[in-house]
Amino acid sequence: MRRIAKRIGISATSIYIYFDNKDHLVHTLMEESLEQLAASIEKSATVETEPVKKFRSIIKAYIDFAFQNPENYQIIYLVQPGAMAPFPQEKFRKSRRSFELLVSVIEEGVREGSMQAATPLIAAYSIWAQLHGVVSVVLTQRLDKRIKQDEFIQEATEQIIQGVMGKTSISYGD
Amino acid sequence: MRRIAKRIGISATSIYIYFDNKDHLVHTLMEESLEQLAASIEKSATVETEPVKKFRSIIKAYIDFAFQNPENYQIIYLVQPGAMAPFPQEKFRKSRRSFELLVSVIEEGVREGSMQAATPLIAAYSIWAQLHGVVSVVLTQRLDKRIKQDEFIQEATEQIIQGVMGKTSISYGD
Amino acid sequence: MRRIAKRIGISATSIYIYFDNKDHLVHTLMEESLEQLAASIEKSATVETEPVKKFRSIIKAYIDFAFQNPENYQIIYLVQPGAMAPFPQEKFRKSRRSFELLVSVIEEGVREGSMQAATPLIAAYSIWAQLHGVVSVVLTQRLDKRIKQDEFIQEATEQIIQGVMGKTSISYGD
Amino acid sequence: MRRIAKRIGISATSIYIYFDNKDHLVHTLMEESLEQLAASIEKSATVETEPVKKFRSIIKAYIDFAFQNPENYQIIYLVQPGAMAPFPQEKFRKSRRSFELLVSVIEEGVREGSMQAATPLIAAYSIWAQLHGVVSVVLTQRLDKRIKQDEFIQEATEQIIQGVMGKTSISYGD
DNA sequence: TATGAATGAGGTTTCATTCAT
DNA sequence: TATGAATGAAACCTCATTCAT
Repeated sequence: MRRIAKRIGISATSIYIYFDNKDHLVHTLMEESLEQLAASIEKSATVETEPVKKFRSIIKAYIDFAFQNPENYQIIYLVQPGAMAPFPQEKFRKSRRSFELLVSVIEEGVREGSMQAATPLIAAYSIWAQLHGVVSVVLTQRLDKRIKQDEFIQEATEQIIQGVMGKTSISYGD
Repeated sequence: MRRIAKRIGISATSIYIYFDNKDHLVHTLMEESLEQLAASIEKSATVETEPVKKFRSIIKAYIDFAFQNPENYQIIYLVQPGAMAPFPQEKFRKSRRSFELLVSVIEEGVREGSMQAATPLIAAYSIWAQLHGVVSVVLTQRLDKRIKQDEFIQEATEQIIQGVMGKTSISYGD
Repeated sequence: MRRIAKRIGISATSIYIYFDNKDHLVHTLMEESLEQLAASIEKSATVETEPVKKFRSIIKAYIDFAFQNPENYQIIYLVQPGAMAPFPQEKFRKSRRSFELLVSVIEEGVREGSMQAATPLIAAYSIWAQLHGVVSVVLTQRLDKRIKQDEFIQEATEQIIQGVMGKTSISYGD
Repeated sequence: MRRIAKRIGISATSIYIYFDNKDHLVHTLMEESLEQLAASIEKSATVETEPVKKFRSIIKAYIDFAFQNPENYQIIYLVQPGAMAPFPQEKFRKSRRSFELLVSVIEEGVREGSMQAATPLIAAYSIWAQLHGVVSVVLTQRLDKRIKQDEFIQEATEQIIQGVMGKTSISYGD
């Protein structure tokens, strides 16, 4: 709290004018960040119509959000659960909406034969988990110094995409 | 420290007989865990000779280690960096050895045409990042309750493998 | 301060328009309450002329004030001394006036033989202390649940009165 | 906490070695004090056999305890309830034992005709409340400076005793 | 080797009070 | 007159660490 306060140039006490306590503060930040991420994803999905392109677009939106707003991303996913009151489930609802988007895109892709997935819901969660892995490895600076961040993200993303594309050929165009 | 001490049935003070401070303790635990993980991976790689099977074997070893030793896994990868002195780079060396194993398996796979990877080193890091994503999503209990943990891990693993297998057909055998 | 302000529907800041600080506020409230109590007692004493009845009347006034204005009573007597600047002695003057009334009633009672008191001043203080004890035990909710508040007050009051009535018979008239 | 710690010459932190929190500390002090008070009263009651003398003895024990251990007394009765977790009812049990003693003494007194009380239980509570009033007025320094503390206590005590002695003559012997 | 006692630094939070408007 | 924003001091409490034995 004191550190946060100092960072934004106010006294630690002043935080309590706007937030009841630390949990409330963090939850609010989480909520806002989640909303931004969701908005970013949903917007990206409206641009394209073709499932595969839509899919790529969503993935790009996720990755871009993470690296353009690293602090927001960390608040959402890198706050140790258990160190605070659990984030109210219902507030995840909004993020779930954008998640269902990913599920439906995969369903479409499977239907038209461009994608492979035994269970779209699980596939979507898996995609998300993999993306999270890629992002968090970079953000927590666990990446080998020999590797350029951009190249890593580029190739990793393609691998993740390729994971649901089955026998189709890869198109490296972005 | 007190909690750790109580858990292993000694006094908090006694920890300082064996470790200089908390960082030292955690680093040691990290080192040990890392060594176990590496050993587990290396052992798994000796069983198989064919690249793809070796690859699967390594991935299975990683996943198995994570879920059979969740505390060790968390010590390695889920300790907030910045909350403590950085883990000495040189101690990662040992883990790198098992990492190079993964790189060379991918290189072999690419050479024999069973795998696709622009840069095996990056591909290996990407694989690792994705695996980490899958593991951490489960360990931090962020998985949707509708999804069975085992199914998720199974499908996600296949997706990750498929990500480097290109046009080859998937073999769901485990 | 914030709580007080909210209770009366103004901002905490506004209190400082009327009062220098918390001590000033509390002292003012004490003064007002003290005045009310004094007024209540003095008024009660004018109704009767006979010492014993006057005496009873004063005691009843004290008790009634306490239970009809518990917050005022608490402000006067239950504010932890030492937690604030001492209440200026001179402001007790007004309350002393009504106190002297009690003293003189006892003097009268002693003179006419209906009361017993080695030193009327001390007897008066003692009466007051006992009444305070009875009131504060009830207000701080230390009374046994088996005992009805009204009965307790009734009997305790009679006991206190009886304490200065010596060999005279008790008249339970109220 | 800091003040308490400084007073006994240890750091504030050290208190938490022996007590879970402030409530625990205060409750423990209350319990000990209550026990002392109870012991003191019970011991005093064993000396005498005659009800009136026993009665006087108990009252003296209460008063003596209060002024010989003012801090213990204050912990028991002058700690603002509501400022902390309520003192566990069951711990009052011990104090109640010594309270029942007072009740039974009054019952005896009433039986042999030396005392008057409509309801011994209530009379006992009333006695206690009055004693508490006398003690707290002195301890909170609300006594008029013209009055000597000892005389006040002496006369007040007699008044309280007289309150249950009805038509009997007063014996000023102590 | 082992530990109970002790502590300083720092954590979150409350409170009376002030400042700027 | 009135207030929202802000704050320093201090409250209770936790934690990693040290001291004395």
